[in-house]
Amino acid sequence: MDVTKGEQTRNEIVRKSAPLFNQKGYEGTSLSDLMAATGLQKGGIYRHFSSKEELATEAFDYSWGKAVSGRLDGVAEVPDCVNRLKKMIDNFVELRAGLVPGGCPLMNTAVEADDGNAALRARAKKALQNWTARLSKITLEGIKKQEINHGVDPLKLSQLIIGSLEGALLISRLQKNDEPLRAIKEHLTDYLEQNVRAVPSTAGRRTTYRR
Amino acid sequence: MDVTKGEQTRNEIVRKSAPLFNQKGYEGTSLSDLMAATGLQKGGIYRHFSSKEELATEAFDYSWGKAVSGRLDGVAEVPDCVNRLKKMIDNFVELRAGLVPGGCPLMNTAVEADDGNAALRARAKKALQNWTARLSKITLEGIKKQEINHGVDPLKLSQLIIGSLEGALLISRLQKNDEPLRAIKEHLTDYLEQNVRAVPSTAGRRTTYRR
DNA sequence: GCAAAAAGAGACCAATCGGTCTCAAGTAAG
DNA sequence: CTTACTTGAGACCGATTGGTCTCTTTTTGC
Repeated sequence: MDVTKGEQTRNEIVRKSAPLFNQKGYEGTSLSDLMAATGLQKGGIYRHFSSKEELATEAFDYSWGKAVSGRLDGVAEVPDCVNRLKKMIDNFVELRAGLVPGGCPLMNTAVEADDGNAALRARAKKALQNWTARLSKITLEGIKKQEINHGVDPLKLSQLIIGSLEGALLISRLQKNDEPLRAIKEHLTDYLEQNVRAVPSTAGRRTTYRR
Repeated sequence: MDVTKGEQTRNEIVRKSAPLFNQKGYEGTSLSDLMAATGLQKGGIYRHFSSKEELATEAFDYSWGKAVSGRLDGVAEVPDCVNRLKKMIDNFVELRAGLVPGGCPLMNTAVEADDGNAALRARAKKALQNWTARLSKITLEGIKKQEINHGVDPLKLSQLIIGSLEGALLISRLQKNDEPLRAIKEHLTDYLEQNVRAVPSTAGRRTTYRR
């Protein structure tokens, strides 16, 4: 056999506990919750993880991986860099549900762990860096290919997009209403077209909105 | 005596426990934490509150009240409506620290309670509605006074501002770096000036960015 | 199919959880 | 000053917390 029974079980534990942690948080998820979700007893869980914290960090990585892959879906196929950014925004807004129950793992973990669990906080920070780097890379490529205005700061633009999306998601979730998410998509799309996309003509570059 | 000893103690309990709940969350704050923070024993606390939940909701209201009053600081004095919105944005970005330890109570409570405690969730929802209504009112006044483009949707604009600020705060807190907050302030300011403020000339209205 | 190793059940643990209740001390009104 | 009422201390409660350990069962390599 290729993958041993133990590894298999371990993966299943992560898979089944990830939604719990994402919905109820690290503190809010108890061992009994995990036992119920996995169908295992304590011994079965602790055989594979040395602590609840270890399981929680792996569960976060799992959830985040799912979120990222969902948001990247079909992105690589888009040739134009501005459109690629727009595709990622679109994915975030449209795939929001269905991915991991409980909303964005990054937001959930960042908020809970910000004044608490250091290991989880570090994980969230790394996830954000990863997410930022991905967007920055696209922007940088766009600048090189002259599809994106070279006055654009890739890091700033990435943070603007991520922050706006996360904030809109917060509001949408609290109000159980998608409108804020759709509105931010429109807002960001307009911004990308008007202030990020390189003007094809010979005209000068802009670093701010035009009048 | 005007205010009885009991009321006084009750207020002190709320005041001293509010930062705890905001930093560590509802689940993350234990009775022992509250006892340590207030200097009271269980009996002293439960004399004034029927449950931890009741205390937590009042603590949230207290924290939120402080946050709102900080963000409204000096706003009423600004005559121009666009500038008034800008002042609120500025307050959010600048007063961010110093107000309530642990970041924005609305975000913290919304994230933790979203899949959990219904009473807290309702409180957060109400807080958001209140916050949105305040911004919308300013925008509406601006439209009436012809300082703001009448194509602007007050609710959408409010949600755009709140979402963008909260998202930027999330990132800033996770990275321990104010730059995303400053960047969103600039972004929103530009947007307000370019697409929200009414053009003084006789030119037509815009509902999107200009080219 | 057998022996060795891996995996999981579940009893058990001390500590802590939120919450109750009694009673002593403190406050307030006459 | 005294009496009635309010306030708070803290012992106590059962339930649950995260975690350990032993022993049986299952999987694994030969």
